Amino acid sequence: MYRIGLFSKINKVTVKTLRYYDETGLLKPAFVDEETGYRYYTSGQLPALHKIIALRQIGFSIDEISAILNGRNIAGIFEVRKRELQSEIEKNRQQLAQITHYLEKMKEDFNMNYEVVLKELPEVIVYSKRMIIPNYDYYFKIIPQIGEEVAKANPGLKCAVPEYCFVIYHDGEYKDKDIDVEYCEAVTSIGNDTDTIKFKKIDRVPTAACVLHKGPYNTLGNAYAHLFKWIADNGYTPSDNPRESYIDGIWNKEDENDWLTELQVPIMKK
Amino acid sequence: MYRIGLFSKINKVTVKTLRYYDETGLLKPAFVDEETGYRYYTSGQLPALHKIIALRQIGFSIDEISAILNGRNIAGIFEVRKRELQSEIEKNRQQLAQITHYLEKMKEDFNMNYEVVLKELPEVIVYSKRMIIPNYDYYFKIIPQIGEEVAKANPGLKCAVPEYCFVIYHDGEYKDKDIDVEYCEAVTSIGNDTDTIKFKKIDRVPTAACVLHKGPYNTLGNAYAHLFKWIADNGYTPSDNPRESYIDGIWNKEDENDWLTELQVPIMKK
DNA sequence: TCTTGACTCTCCTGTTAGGGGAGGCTTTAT
DNA sequence: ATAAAGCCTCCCCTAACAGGAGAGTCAAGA
Repeated sequence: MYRIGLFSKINKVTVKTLRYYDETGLLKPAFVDEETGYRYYTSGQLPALHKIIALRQIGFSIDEISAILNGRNIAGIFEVRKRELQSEIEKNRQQLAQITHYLEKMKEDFNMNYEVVLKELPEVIVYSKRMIIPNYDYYFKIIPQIGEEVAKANPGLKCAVPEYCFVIYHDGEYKDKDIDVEYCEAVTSIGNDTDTIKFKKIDRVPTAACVLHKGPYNTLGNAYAHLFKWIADNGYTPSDNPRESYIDGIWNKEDENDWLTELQVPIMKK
Repeated sequence: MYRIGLFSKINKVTVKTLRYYDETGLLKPAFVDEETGYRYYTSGQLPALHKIIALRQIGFSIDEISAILNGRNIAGIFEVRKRELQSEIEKNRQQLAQITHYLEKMKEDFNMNYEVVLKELPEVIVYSKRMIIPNYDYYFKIIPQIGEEVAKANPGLKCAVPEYCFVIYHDGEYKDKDIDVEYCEAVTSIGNDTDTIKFKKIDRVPTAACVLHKGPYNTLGNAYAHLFKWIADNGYTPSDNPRESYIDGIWNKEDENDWLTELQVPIMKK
């Protein structure tokens, strides 16, 4: 019969841990003195404790260990933990790739302006107009016209909240003239098409790499460069055309430097 | 000015999270209505939130993110996190190796008797007698004699608590006759040597792989086999001679099946 | 103008596997 | 006998939120 302190030393666990295992029922002492409350353990309990420690070292939770000790579906629990571990490793590997990427970037220029975030893009209903435009200036001139045209055909049409207004670049590469773009605005339901403006559903994108760009549009190239480098550095590859989502711009901010744009590139693992 | 629900949707975080960031000071709303307590955010806060989310995805804690946002020693924090990640990955890899090992074992025989545990063996003072013995039976006959001899030369000598009594096998390989063993018993202080019995300090072992064996000694071979396979499977290699520590035996248990022995093999990473 | 439903607020509890410490009893050693 | 060490229970703490209760607020439709 060992008292708790001695028993704890034999297997290098703390007294607190043994008391916790008593409390949770994982390992109850062989005998408890009713009067003093002292816990007494026997050497016969060493294998049980040993087993518990071994399972904890593999990273099982107390509940899982209970189940294992009770002999319930051991192989299943092990398989689950195995998959858990594999996905943890994968996650850590990705985080490591990101850190490495940033550390590298920081050597070049210390202001790390672009932080990349992964998110899901939900399914949306939009009205859209695809067109080839000669240059960027033109593009901003015709947006109001599109709004008017669609409003005429659809009185009472409502934009989605939060507002989501973006263009999709259909050219695979960067161009600064004759750009094949599709202007989209998210709405709450499908409405009446016009000659050039079509309503449609856009599928959800499971994973997109996104950066926020603050400032005028002529420096967007930088943000794109950074984003695509990140995608490559982190073992992804673009799976669809990029979107450019306009959050703040000429319509609500005077100063170019306050304009806010989000670049969203659907990606998948390489 | 967005209310919290809308602002949360834009960047795919929960309302709870935003409130928590407010509480911790990581991201305070641009404006709070004194009367109603409603939080209002602006689009100018999107970059800040975006940055926070990006850093969270890399696995930084809230405190670390605060420090990073305040521009304190960014590269240092990144380096620390990088090393953290690398050691996490290493840990996961080891756990995975153990799981895989057990899953494999379980296919062979479903009763997984031997759970391997890693622990440190602290420095101990022992009296020891090294000898070549013809067989195991002989060995157990002379242990009482050793005890007597050392007691005669050292009246008042005290054994360590918890008791730690073991042999070291000096043959690299398994033998069942003419075995080179060293019998050791841990004591509290160095005493007087006799002709054949020497006191000495045994260095601490940083990592040892251990299994508990329950039952008679003739099945110890099994336990050894299992332990050495585990060591190999998990990318370790023995760094010293194995110890066999006797916990329960003929001196306190009638039934052979209750005997308890721990095998301890010092190991290092390959 | 009223109502209804969607939003938001604060406050409380719960999550893991124990750690730290206070205040009080018990055992062991001198 | 006394002191030191060991043990007990009880309470609070962790990180980053999630869930829910109960109450107040906002915007739109009747």
